[in-house]
Amino acid sequence: MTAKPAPDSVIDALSIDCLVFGFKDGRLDILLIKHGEGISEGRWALPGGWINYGESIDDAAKRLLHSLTGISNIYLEQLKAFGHPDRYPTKRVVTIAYFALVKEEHYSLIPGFTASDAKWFSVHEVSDLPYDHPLILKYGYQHLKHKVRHEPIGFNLLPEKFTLLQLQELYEAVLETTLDKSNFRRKLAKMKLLKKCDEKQKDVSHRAAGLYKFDKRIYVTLKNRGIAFEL
Amino acid sequence: MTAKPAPDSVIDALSIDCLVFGFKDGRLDILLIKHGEGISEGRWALPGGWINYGESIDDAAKRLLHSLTGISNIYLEQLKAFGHPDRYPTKRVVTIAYFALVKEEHYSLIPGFTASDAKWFSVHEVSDLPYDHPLILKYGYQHLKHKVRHEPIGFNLLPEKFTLLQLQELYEAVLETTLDKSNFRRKLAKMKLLKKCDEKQKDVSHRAAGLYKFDKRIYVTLKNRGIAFEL
DNA sequence: CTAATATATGGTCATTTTGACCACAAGTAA
DNA sequence: TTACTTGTGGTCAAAATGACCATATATTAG
Repeated sequence: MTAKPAPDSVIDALSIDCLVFGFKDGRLDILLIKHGEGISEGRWALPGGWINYGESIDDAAKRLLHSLTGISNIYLEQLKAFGHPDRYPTKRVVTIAYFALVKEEHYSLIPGFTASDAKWFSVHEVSDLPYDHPLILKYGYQHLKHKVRHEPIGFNLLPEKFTLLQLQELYEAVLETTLDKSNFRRKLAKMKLLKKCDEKQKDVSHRAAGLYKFDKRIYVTLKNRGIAFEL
Repeated sequence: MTAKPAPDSVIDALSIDCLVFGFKDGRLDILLIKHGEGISEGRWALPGGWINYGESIDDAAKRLLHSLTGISNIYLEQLKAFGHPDRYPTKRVVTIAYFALVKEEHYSLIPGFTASDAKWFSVHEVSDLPYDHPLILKYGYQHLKHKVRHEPIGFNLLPEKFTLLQLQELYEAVLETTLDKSNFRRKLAKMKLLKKCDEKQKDVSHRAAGLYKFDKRIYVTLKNRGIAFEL
Protein backbone atom coordinates (compact mmCIF):
# COMPACT_ATOMS: atom_id res chain seq x y z
CA MET A 1 0.00 0.00 0.00
CA THR A 2 1.32 3.42 -0.85
CA ALA A 3 0.90 6.31 1.55
CA LYS A 4 -0.24 9.23 -0.59
CA PRO A 5 -3.79 8.87 -1.83
CA ALA A 6 -4.18 10.05 -5.38
CA PRO A 7 -6.44 13.15 -5.48
CA ASP A 8 -9.41 11.28 -6.93
CA SER A 9 -9.09 8.11 -4.92
CA VAL A 10 -11.41 8.84 -2.01
CA ILE A 11 -14.57 7.03 -1.04
CA ASP A 12 -17.33 9.30 0.22
CA ALA A 13 -18.21 7.09 3.14
CA LEU A 14 -17.87 3.68 4.73
CA SER A 15 -20.94 2.18 6.34
CA ILE A 16 -21.95 -0.95 8.21
CA ASP A 17 -24.98 -3.13 7.54
CA CYS A 18 -26.04 -6.00 9.76
CA LEU A 19 -27.67 -9.19 8.62
CA VAL A 20 -29.22 -10.63 11.76
CA PHE A 21 -30.70 -14.12 11.66
CA GLY A 22 -33.15 -15.48 14.20
CA PHE A 23 -35.05 -18.74 14.51
CA LYS A 24 -38.49 -19.16 16.04
CA ASP A 25 -41.26 -21.71 15.64
CA GLY A 26 -39.42 -23.53 12.89
CA ARG A 27 -38.97 -20.35 10.89
CA LEU A 28 -35.73 -18.66 9.90
CA ASP A 29 -36.01 -14.90 10.27
CA ILE A 30 -34.01 -11.81 9.58
CA LEU A 31 -34.22 -8.57 11.47
CA LEU A 32 -35.15 -5.39 9.64
CA ILE A 33 -35.65 -1.86 10.82
CA LYS A 34 -37.88 0.84 9.46
CA HIS A 35 -35.73 3.85 8.79
CA GLY A 36 -36.90 6.99 10.61
CA GLU A 37 -34.68 9.33 8.64
CA GLY A 38 -32.43 9.47 5.61
CA ILE A 39 -32.91 8.46 2.01
CA SER A 40 -34.77 5.25 2.67
CA GLU A 41 -37.13 6.82 5.22
CA GLY A 42 -40.15 4.67 5.84
CA ARG A 43 -38.75 1.54 4.21
CA TRP A 44 -37.73 -1.73 5.85
CA ALA A 45 -34.01 -2.34 5.48
CA LEU A 46 -31.00 -3.92 7.14
CA PRO A 47 -29.93 -2.13 10.31
CA GLY A 48 -26.79 -0.14 9.68
CA GLY A 49 -25.00 3.16 9.96
CA TRP A 50 -21.66 4.91 9.94
CA ILE A 51 -18.36 3.99 11.51
CA ASN A 52 -16.93 6.41 14.04
CA TYR A 53 -13.39 7.70 13.75
CA GLY A 54 -11.67 5.98 16.65
CA GLU A 55 -13.72 2.82 16.51
CA SER A 56 -12.89 -0.58 15.01
CA ILE A 57 -15.35 -1.84 12.45
CA ASP A 58 -16.34 -4.74 14.70
CA ASP A 59 -17.12 -2.30 17.50
CA ALA A 60 -19.10 -0.14 15.11
CA ALA A 61 -21.26 -3.10 14.15
CA LYS A 62 -21.92 -3.91 17.82
CA ARG A 63 -22.75 -0.32 18.66
CA LEU A 64 -25.07 0.16 15.71
CA LEU A 65 -26.95 -3.04 16.29
CA HIS A 66 -27.45 -2.21 19.93
CA SER A 67 -28.49 1.37 19.38
CA LEU A 68 -30.94 0.44 16.62
CA THR A 69 -32.55 -2.63 18.13
CA GLY A 70 -31.45 -3.08 21.74
CA ILE A 71 -29.69 -6.33 20.88
CA SER A 72 -26.24 -6.99 22.33
CA ASN A 73 -23.85 -9.76 23.25
CA ILE A 74 -24.54 -12.09 20.33
CA TYR A 75 -22.69 -14.07 17.68
CA LEU A 76 -21.32 -11.50 15.26
CA GLU A 77 -18.78 -11.80 12.47
CA GLN A 78 -17.84 -9.80 9.44
CA LEU A 79 -19.50 -11.04 6.28
CA LYS A 80 -18.16 -9.08 3.34
CA ALA A 81 -17.65 -5.58 2.00
CA PHE A 82 -19.97 -4.49 -0.78
CA GLY A 83 -18.72 -1.68 -2.92
CA HIS A 84 -20.29 -1.46 -6.33
CA PRO A 85 -20.04 2.20 -7.42
CA ASP A 86 -23.79 2.47 -8.00
CA ARG A 87 -24.99 0.64 -4.92
CA TYR A 88 -25.97 3.86 -3.16
CA PRO A 89 -27.80 6.59 -5.08
CA THR A 90 -26.32 9.95 -4.12
CA LYS A 91 -22.67 9.23 -3.51
CA ARG A 92 -19.97 6.59 -3.29
CA VAL A 93 -20.60 4.49 -0.19
CA VAL A 94 -18.86 1.21 0.51
CA THR A 95 -20.54 -0.91 3.16
CA ILE A 96 -19.17 -3.68 5.33
CA ALA A 97 -21.86 -6.26 5.97
CA TYR A 98 -21.95 -8.12 9.28
CA PHE A 99 -23.48 -11.49 9.98
CA ALA A 100 -25.21 -12.12 13.30
CA LEU A 101 -27.09 -14.97 14.95
CA VAL A 102 -29.57 -14.26 17.72
CA LYS A 103 -31.51 -16.31 20.22
CA GLU A 104 -34.77 -14.69 19.25
CA GLU A 105 -36.61 -15.40 22.48
CA HIS A 106 -34.04 -13.52 24.51
CA TYR A 107 -34.65 -10.16 22.98
CA SER A 108 -37.55 -7.84 22.89
CA LEU A 109 -36.69 -5.32 20.25
CA ILE A 110 -36.19 -1.71 21.25
CA PRO A 111 -36.07 0.54 18.20
CA GLY A 112 -33.34 3.17 18.54
CA PHE A 113 -33.32 6.81 17.58
CA THR A 114 -32.84 6.47 13.85
CA ALA A 115 -35.07 3.41 13.63
CA SER A 116 -38.76 4.00 14.07
CA ASP A 117 -39.43 0.29 14.22
CA ALA A 118 -37.69 -3.08 14.27
CA LYS A 119 -39.23 -6.40 13.31
CA TRP A 120 -38.48 -10.02 12.40
CA PHE A 121 -39.31 -11.17 8.86
CA SER A 122 -39.25 -14.65 7.42
CA VAL A 123 -36.15 -15.02 5.28
CA HIS A 124 -38.24 -16.42 2.46
CA GLU A 125 -40.82 -13.66 2.50
CA VAL A 126 -38.57 -10.64 2.56
CA SER A 127 -38.66 -8.57 -0.57
CA ASP A 128 -38.38 -5.00 -1.70
CA LEU A 129 -35.23 -4.23 0.25
CA PRO A 130 -33.47 -1.01 -0.77
CA TYR A 131 -29.99 -0.54 -2.26
CA ASP A 132 -28.06 -3.78 -2.69
CA HIS A 133 -29.58 -5.25 0.46
CA PRO A 134 -31.18 -8.11 -1.51
CA LEU A 135 -27.69 -9.07 -2.68
CA ILE A 136 -26.34 -8.92 0.86
CA LEU A 137 -29.18 -11.08 2.10
CA LYS A 138 -28.63 -13.64 -0.62
CA TYR A 139 -24.92 -13.77 0.03
CA GLY A 140 -25.40 -13.98 3.78
CA TYR A 141 -27.98 -16.74 3.57
CA GLN A 142 -25.60 -18.79 1.45
CA HIS A 143 -22.91 -18.13 4.02
CA LEU A 144 -25.21 -19.37 6.78
CA LYS A 145 -26.04 -22.54 4.87
CA HIS A 146 -22.40 -23.29 4.35
CA LYS A 147 -21.20 -22.37 7.80
CA VAL A 148 -23.86 -24.23 9.70
CA ARG A 149 -22.59 -27.48 8.17
CA HIS A 150 -18.95 -26.89 8.95
CA GLU A 151 -18.98 -25.20 12.33
CA PRO A 152 -21.21 -25.57 15.36
CA ILE A 153 -22.79 -22.14 15.16
CA GLY A 154 -26.41 -23.25 14.91
CA PHE A 155 -26.68 -23.26 18.68
CA ASN A 156 -26.49 -19.48 18.63
CA LEU A 157 -30.00 -19.45 17.16
CA LEU A 158 -31.53 -21.64 19.87
CA PRO A 159 -32.27 -21.06 23.56
CA GLU A 160 -29.57 -22.02 26.05
CA LYS A 161 -31.31 -25.36 26.60
CA PHE A 162 -32.98 -27.06 23.67
CA THR A 163 -34.32 -30.42 22.56
CA LEU A 164 -32.79 -32.51 19.83
CA LEU A 165 -35.88 -32.05 17.70
CA GLN A 166 -35.56 -28.28 17.96
CA LEU A 167 -31.99 -28.56 16.76
CA GLN A 168 -33.00 -30.81 13.91
CA GLU A 169 -35.78 -28.44 12.87
CA LEU A 170 -33.28 -25.61 12.87
CA TYR A 171 -31.01 -27.49 10.49
CA GLU A 172 -33.93 -28.43 8.31
CA ALA A 173 -35.07 -24.83 8.10
CA VAL A 174 -31.63 -23.46 7.34
CA LEU A 175 -30.66 -26.13 4.83
CA GLU A 176 -34.16 -26.39 3.32
CA THR A 177 -34.21 -30.15 3.54
CA THR A 178 -35.47 -32.95 5.76
CA LEU A 179 -33.28 -35.11 7.94
CA ASP A 180 -33.71 -38.55 9.42
CA LYS A 181 -34.38 -38.19 13.13
CA SER A 182 -32.49 -41.26 14.18
CA ASN A 183 -29.41 -40.65 12.05
CA PHE A 184 -29.29 -37.01 13.08
CA ARG A 185 -29.20 -37.99 16.74
CA ARG A 186 -26.59 -40.63 16.19
CA LYS A 187 -24.30 -38.14 14.50
CA LEU A 188 -24.74 -35.56 17.22
CA ALA A 189 -24.08 -38.18 19.88
CA LYS A 190 -20.84 -39.20 18.24
CA MET A 191 -19.56 -35.64 18.26
CA LYS A 192 -20.03 -35.36 22.02
CA LEU A 193 -20.63 -31.64 21.78
CA LEU A 194 -23.91 -31.67 23.64
CA LYS A 195 -24.29 -31.95 27.39
CA LYS A 196 -27.54 -33.41 28.65
CA CYS A 197 -29.23 -31.33 31.31
CA ASP A 198 -31.11 -32.98 34.17
CA GLU A 199 -34.23 -31.36 32.85
CA LYS A 200 -37.08 -32.06 30.54
CA GLN A 201 -39.42 -29.99 28.43
CA LYS A 202 -42.44 -28.56 30.21
CA ASP A 203 -45.98 -27.74 29.13
CA VAL A 204 -45.95 -29.96 26.09
CA SER A 205 -48.88 -32.16 25.17
CA HIS A 206 -46.80 -35.28 24.57
CA ARG A 207 -43.85 -37.08 26.04
CA ALA A 208 -41.34 -34.48 27.19
CA ALA A 209 -37.97 -34.47 25.50
CA GLY A 210 -34.68 -34.13 27.32
CA LEU A 211 -32.94 -30.76 27.21
CA TYR A 212 -29.38 -30.31 26.00
CA LYS A 213 -26.76 -27.60 26.11
CA PHE A 214 -23.96 -26.94 23.64
CA ASP A 215 -20.66 -27.26 25.43
CA LYS A 216 -18.26 -24.78 23.94
CA ARG A 217 -15.35 -25.95 26.09
CA ILE A 218 -15.57 -29.43 24.62
CA TYR A 219 -15.74 -28.00 21.12
CA VAL A 220 -12.60 -25.95 21.62
CA THR A 221 -10.65 -28.97 22.89
CA LEU A 222 -11.82 -31.10 20.00
CA LYS A 223 -10.98 -28.38 17.52
CA ASN A 224 -7.49 -28.00 18.93
CA ARG A 225 -7.04 -31.72 18.52
CA GLY A 226 -7.85 -31.20 14.85
CA ILE A 227 -11.25 -32.84 14.91
CA ALA A 228 -13.59 -31.02 12.60
CA PHE A 229 -17.29 -30.42 12.84
CA GLU A 230 -19.14 -31.68 9.78
CA LEU A 231 -22.81 -32.30 9.37
CA MET B 1 -10.51 14.26 18.42
CA THR B 2 -11.24 17.98 18.55
CA ALA B 3 -13.81 18.50 15.84
CA LYS B 4 -16.64 16.05 15.66
CA PRO B 5 -16.48 14.49 12.23
CA ALA B 6 -19.54 14.60 10.02
CA PRO B 7 -21.40 11.32 10.38
CA ASP B 8 -20.70 10.16 6.86
CA SER B 9 -17.07 11.09 6.34
CA VAL B 10 -15.26 9.65 9.29
CA ILE B 11 -12.81 7.32 7.56
CA ASP B 12 -9.79 8.99 5.98
CA ALA B 13 -9.32 6.40 3.28
CA LEU B 14 -10.22 2.97 2.06
CA SER B 15 -7.45 0.82 0.64
CA ILE B 16 -6.96 -2.61 -0.89
CA ASP B 17 -4.32 -5.17 0.03
CA CYS B 18 -3.77 -8.37 -1.90
CA LEU B 19 -2.66 -11.66 -0.44
CA VAL B 20 -1.39 -13.63 -3.42
CA PHE B 21 -0.50 -17.29 -2.99
CA GLY B 22 1.63 -19.28 -5.36
CA PHE B 23 2.98 -22.83 -5.38
CA LYS B 24 6.24 -23.95 -6.89
CA ASP B 25 8.62 -26.83 -6.24
CA GLY B 26 6.54 -28.05 -3.32
CA ARG B 27 6.65 -24.68 -1.59
CA LEU B 28 3.75 -22.40 -0.79
CA ASP B 29 4.66 -18.78 -1.50
CA ILE B 30 3.18 -15.37 -1.12
CA LEU B 31 3.89 -12.38 -3.27
CA LEU B 32 5.34 -9.23 -1.73
CA ILE B 33 6.40 -5.95 -3.25
CA LYS B 34 9.05 -3.53 -2.13
CA HIS B 35 7.46 -0.16 -1.75
CA GLY B 36 9.06 2.53 -3.84
CA GLU B 37 7.42 5.44 -2.07
CA GLY B 38 5.35 6.32 0.97
CA ILE B 39 5.60 5.49 4.63
CA SER B 40 6.81 1.95 4.24
CA GLU B 41 9.39 2.83 1.57
CA GLY B 42 11.99 0.14 1.15
CA ARG B 43 10.07 -2.53 3.05
CA TRP B 44 8.50 -5.71 1.71
CA ALA B 45 4.73 -5.65 2.08
CA LEU B 46 1.50 -6.88 0.56
CA PRO B 47 0.69 -5.28 -2.80
CA GLY B 48 -2.10 -2.76 -2.42
CA GLY B 49 -3.33 0.75 -3.03
CA TRP B 50 -6.35 2.99 -3.21
CA ILE B 51 -9.76 2.48 -4.69
CA ASN B 52 -10.81 4.83 -7.45
CA TYR B 53 -14.07 6.71 -7.28
CA GLY B 54 -16.10 5.03 -9.99
CA GLU B 55 -14.59 1.59 -9.56
CA SER B 56 -15.92 -1.46 -7.76
CA ILE B 57 -13.66 -2.85 -5.07
CA ASP B 58 -13.19 -6.08 -7.03
CA ASP B 59 -12.06 -4.07 -10.02
CA ALA B 60 -9.73 -2.03 -7.86
CA ALA B 61 -8.06 -5.20 -6.61
CA LYS B 62 -7.60 -6.46 -10.16
CA ARG B 63 -6.21 -3.14 -11.36
CA LEU B 64 -3.79 -2.75 -8.46
CA LEU B 65 -2.47 -6.26 -8.72
CA HIS B 66 -1.91 -5.88 -12.42
CA SER B 67 -0.26 -2.50 -12.22
CA LEU B 68 2.05 -3.56 -9.40
CA THR B 69 3.09 -6.99 -10.61
CA GLY B 70 1.85 -7.56 -14.16
CA ILE B 71 -0.37 -10.41 -12.95
CA SER B 72 -3.89 -10.64 -14.35
CA ASN B 73 -6.66 -13.08 -14.96
CA ILE B 74 -6.29 -15.16 -11.81
CA TYR B 75 -8.44 -16.53 -9.00
CA LEU B 76 -9.36 -13.54 -6.86
CA GLU B 77 -11.89 -13.16 -4.06
CA GLN B 78 -12.46 -10.75 -1.25
CA LEU B 79 -10.98 -11.93 2.02
CA LYS B 80 -11.96 -9.50 4.75
CA ALA B 81 -11.90 -5.87 5.73
CA PHE B 82 -9.41 -4.89 8.40
CA GLY B 83 -10.19 -1.72 10.25
CA HIS B 84 -8.58 -1.42 13.63
CA PRO B 85 -8.24 2.33 14.35
CA ASP B 86 -4.49 2.06 14.94
CA ARG B 87 -3.61 -0.23 12.06
CA TYR B 88 -2.16 2.60 10.01
CA PRO B 89 0.08 5.19 11.65
CA THR B 90 -0.85 8.62 10.35
CA LYS B 91 -4.56 8.46 9.75
CA ARG B 92 -7.64 6.28 9.77
CA VAL B 93 -7.37 3.80 6.92
CA VAL B 94 -9.62 0.78 6.53
CA THR B 95 -8.31 -1.82 4.13
CA ILE B 96 -10.12 -4.54 2.24
CA ALA B 97 -7.90 -7.58 1.87
CA TYR B 98 -8.12 -9.75 -1.24
CA PHE B 99 -7.16 -13.37 -1.61
CA ALA B 100 -5.60 -14.59 -4.84
CA LEU B 101 -4.21 -17.83 -6.22
CA VAL B 102 -1.67 -17.85 -9.04
CA LYS B 103 -0.58 -20.58 -11.40
CA GLU B 104 3.06 -21.35 -11.77
CA GLU B 105 3.12 -20.23 -15.38
CA HIS B 106 2.26 -16.72 -14.23
CA TYR B 107 5.13 -16.60 -11.80
CA SER B 108 7.18 -14.07 -13.74
CA LEU B 109 6.61 -10.66 -12.27
CA ILE B 110 6.67 -7.18 -13.72
CA PRO B 111 6.99 -4.62 -10.94
CA GLY B 112 4.81 -1.59 -11.58
CA PHE B 113 5.56 2.04 -11.08
CA THR B 114 4.96 2.30 -7.34
CA ALA B 115 6.65 -1.01 -6.62
CA SER B 116 10.38 -1.00 -7.09
CA ASP B 117 10.45 -4.77 -6.87
CA ALA B 118 8.19 -7.77 -6.55
CA LYS B 119 9.18 -11.20 -5.26
CA TRP B 120 7.87 -14.54 -4.04
CA PHE B 121 8.52 -15.51 -0.41
CA SER B 122 7.90 -18.78 1.34
CA VAL B 123 4.80 -18.44 3.49
CA HIS B 124 6.65 -19.87 6.45
CA GLU B 125 9.65 -17.58 6.16
CA VAL B 126 7.91 -14.25 5.81
CA SER B 127 8.38 -11.93 8.73
CA ASP B 128 8.69 -8.27 9.52
CA LEU B 129 5.68 -7.18 7.48
CA PRO B 130 4.47 -3.64 8.15
CA TYR B 131 1.12 -2.45 9.55
CA ASP B 132 -1.31 -5.30 10.29
CA HIS B 133 -0.08 -7.30 7.31
CA PRO B 134 1.06 -10.17 9.56
CA LEU B 135 -2.52 -10.44 10.79
CA ILE B 136 -3.86 -10.41 7.25
CA LEU B 137 -1.41 -13.12 6.23
CA LYS B 138 -2.34 -15.29 9.20
CA TYR B 139 -6.04 -14.89 8.54
CA GLY B 140 -5.63 -15.51 4.83
CA TYR B 141 -3.53 -18.63 5.31
CA GLN B 142 -6.18 -20.05 7.61
CA HIS B 143 -8.74 -19.22 4.97
CA LEU B 144 -6.72 -21.07 2.36
CA LYS B 145 -6.39 -24.13 4.57
CA HIS B 146 -10.10 -24.24 5.15
CA LYS B 147 -11.18 -23.46 1.63
CA VAL B 148 -8.88 -25.91 -0.07
CA ARG B 149 -10.63 -28.74 1.76
CA HIS B 150 -14.15 -27.64 0.92
CA GLU B 151 -13.90 -26.28 -2.59
CA PRO B 152 -11.82 -27.30 -5.57
CA ILE B 153 -9.69 -24.18 -5.69
CA GLY B 154 -6.32 -25.87 -5.34
CA PHE B 155 -6.11 -26.26 -9.10
CA ASN B 156 -5.66 -22.51 -9.39
CA LEU B 157 -2.19 -22.94 -7.93
CA LEU B 158 -1.08 -25.56 -10.45
CA PRO B 159 -0.34 -25.46 -14.18
CA GLU B 160 -3.19 -26.18 -16.56
CA LYS B 161 -2.06 -29.78 -16.81
CA PHE B 162 -0.64 -31.46 -13.75
CA THR B 163 0.14 -34.88 -12.33
CA LEU B 164 -1.65 -36.43 -9.41
CA LEU B 165 1.51 -36.29 -7.33
CA GLN B 166 1.80 -32.56 -7.93
CA LEU B 167 -1.74 -32.13 -6.71
CA GLN B 168 -1.06 -34.24 -3.66
CA GLU B 169 2.08 -32.29 -2.85
CA LEU B 170 0.09 -29.10 -3.12
CA TYR B 171 -2.40 -30.35 -0.57
CA GLU B 172 0.35 -31.54 1.70
CA ALA B 173 2.08 -28.18 1.57
CA VAL B 174 -1.08 -26.20 2.20
CA LEU B 175 -2.42 -28.42 4.95
CA GLU B 176 1.00 -29.12 6.48
CA THR B 177 0.43 -32.83 6.60
CA THR B 178 1.15 -36.00 4.65
CA LEU B 179 -1.41 -37.96 2.68
CA ASP B 180 -1.60 -41.55 1.54
CA LYS B 181 -0.93 -41.66 -2.18
CA SER B 182 -3.34 -44.45 -2.94
CA ASN B 183 -6.22 -43.13 -0.89
CA PHE B 184 -5.73 -39.65 -2.25
CA ARG B 185 -6.05 -40.92 -5.82
CA ARG B 186 -9.05 -43.04 -5.04
CA LYS B 187 -10.85 -40.07 -3.56
CA LEU B 188 -10.04 -37.87 -6.52
CA ALA B 189 -11.18 -40.57 -8.92
CA LYS B 190 -14.52 -40.87 -7.19
CA MET B 191 -15.17 -37.17 -7.54
CA LYS B 192 -14.74 -37.31 -11.29
CA LEU B 193 -13.52 -33.72 -11.40
CA LEU B 194 -10.34 -34.49 -13.27
CA LYS B 195 -10.07 -35.16 -16.95
CA LYS B 196 -7.15 -37.23 -18.08
CA CYS B 197 -5.20 -35.73 -20.95
CA ASP B 198 -3.66 -37.90 -23.65
CA GLU B 199 -0.30 -36.71 -22.49
CA LYS B 200 2.46 -37.67 -20.14
CA GLN B 201 5.13 -35.82 -18.25
CA LYS B 202 8.31 -35.08 -20.18
CA ASP B 203 11.93 -34.74 -19.20
CA VAL B 204 11.62 -36.59 -15.95
CA SER B 205 14.14 -39.15 -14.79
CA HIS B 206 11.61 -41.80 -13.89
CA ARG B 207 8.38 -43.26 -15.19
CA ALA B 208 6.33 -40.42 -16.62
CA ALA B 209 3.02 -39.73 -14.93
CA GLY B 210 -0.24 -39.02 -16.74
CA LEU B 211 -1.35 -35.41 -16.94
CA TYR B 212 -4.77 -34.28 -15.73
CA LYS B 213 -6.90 -31.17 -16.11
CA PHE B 214 -9.48 -29.85 -13.69
CA ASP B 215 -12.85 -29.77 -15.45
CA LYS B 216 -14.77 -26.77 -14.19
CA ARG B 217 -17.85 -27.64 -16.21
CA ILE B 218 -18.20 -30.96 -14.44
CA TYR B 219 -17.74 -29.27 -11.09
CA VAL B 220 -20.49 -26.76 -11.77
CA THR B 221 -22.93 -29.52 -12.75
CA LEU B 222 -22.08 -31.54 -9.68
CA LYS B 223 -22.41 -28.51 -7.46
CA ASN B 224 -25.79 -27.67 -8.90
CA ARG B 225 -26.86 -31.22 -8.14
CA GLY B 226 -25.91 -30.53 -4.52
CA ILE B 227 -22.83 -32.72 -4.46
CA ALA B 228 -20.18 -31.12 -2.30
CA PHE B 229 -16.43 -31.19 -2.61
CA GLU B 230 -14.77 -32.45 0.55
CA LEU B 231 -11.25 -33.62 1.01
C1' DC C 1 -60.16 -46.91 31.93
C1' DT C 2 -58.96 -47.53 27.10
C1' DA C 3 -57.64 -46.38 22.63
C1' DA C 4 -55.72 -43.27 19.50
C1' DT C 5 -52.09 -40.20 18.74
C1' DA C 6 -47.81 -37.78 18.90
C1' DT C 7 -43.24 -37.64 20.10
C1' DA C 8 -38.86 -39.68 22.28
C1' DT C 9 -35.36 -42.88 22.03
C1' DG C 10 -32.85 -46.63 20.68
C1' DG C 11 -31.77 -50.51 17.34
C1' DT C 12 -30.93 -53.23 12.76
C1' DC C 13 -28.59 -53.99 8.50
C1' DA C 14 -26.88 -53.59 3.94
C1' DT C 15 -23.93 -50.38 1.59
C1' DT C 16 -20.36 -47.00 1.24
C1' DT C 17 -16.33 -44.76 2.75
C1' DT C 18 -12.09 -44.60 5.15
C1' DG C 19 -7.37 -45.59 6.59
C1' DA C 20 -3.48 -48.35 6.61
C1' DC C 21 -0.90 -51.33 3.83
C1' DC C 22 0.77 -54.13 0.01
C1' DA C 23 2.32 -55.55 -4.79
C1' DC C 24 3.82 -54.79 -8.91
C1' DA C 25 4.69 -52.03 -13.28
C1' DA C 26 7.38 -48.75 -15.78
C1' DG C 27 10.97 -45.95 -16.57
C1' DT C 28 15.89 -43.98 -15.33
C1' DA C 29 20.59 -44.22 -13.69
C1' DA C 30 24.77 -46.52 -12.23
C1' DT D 1 22.26 -56.31 -14.35
C1' DT D 2 20.58 -53.95 -10.11
C1' DA D 3 19.02 -50.12 -7.43
C1' DC D 4 15.91 -46.46 -7.17
C1' DT D 5 12.00 -43.58 -7.99
C1' DT D 6 7.39 -42.86 -9.16
C1' DG D 7 2.93 -44.57 -11.10
C1' DT D 8 -1.01 -47.45 -10.63
C1' DG D 9 -3.95 -50.67 -8.93
C1' DG D 10 -5.46 -53.80 -5.15
C1' DT D 11 -6.82 -55.86 -0.29
C1' DC D 12 -9.14 -55.79 4.08
C1' DA D 13 -10.81 -54.57 8.49
C1' DA D 14 -12.99 -50.69 10.70
C1' DA D 15 -15.97 -46.84 10.66
C1' DA D 16 -19.69 -44.08 8.87
C1' DT D 17 -23.99 -43.61 6.34
C1' DG D 18 -28.75 -44.04 4.84
C1' DA D 19 -33.05 -46.19 5.01
C1' DC D 20 -35.86 -48.37 8.00
C1' DC D 21 -38.09 -50.48 12.24
C1' DA D 22 -39.60 -51.13 17.18
C1' DT D 23 -40.81 -49.76 21.36
C1' DA D 24 -41.39 -46.39 25.29
C1' DT D 25 -43.69 -42.54 27.27
C1' DA D 26 -46.81 -38.97 27.68
C1' DT D 27 -51.42 -36.60 26.35
C1' DT D 28 -56.11 -36.43 25.01
C1' DA D 29 -60.58 -38.07 23.18
C1' DG D 30 -64.26 -41.15 24.11
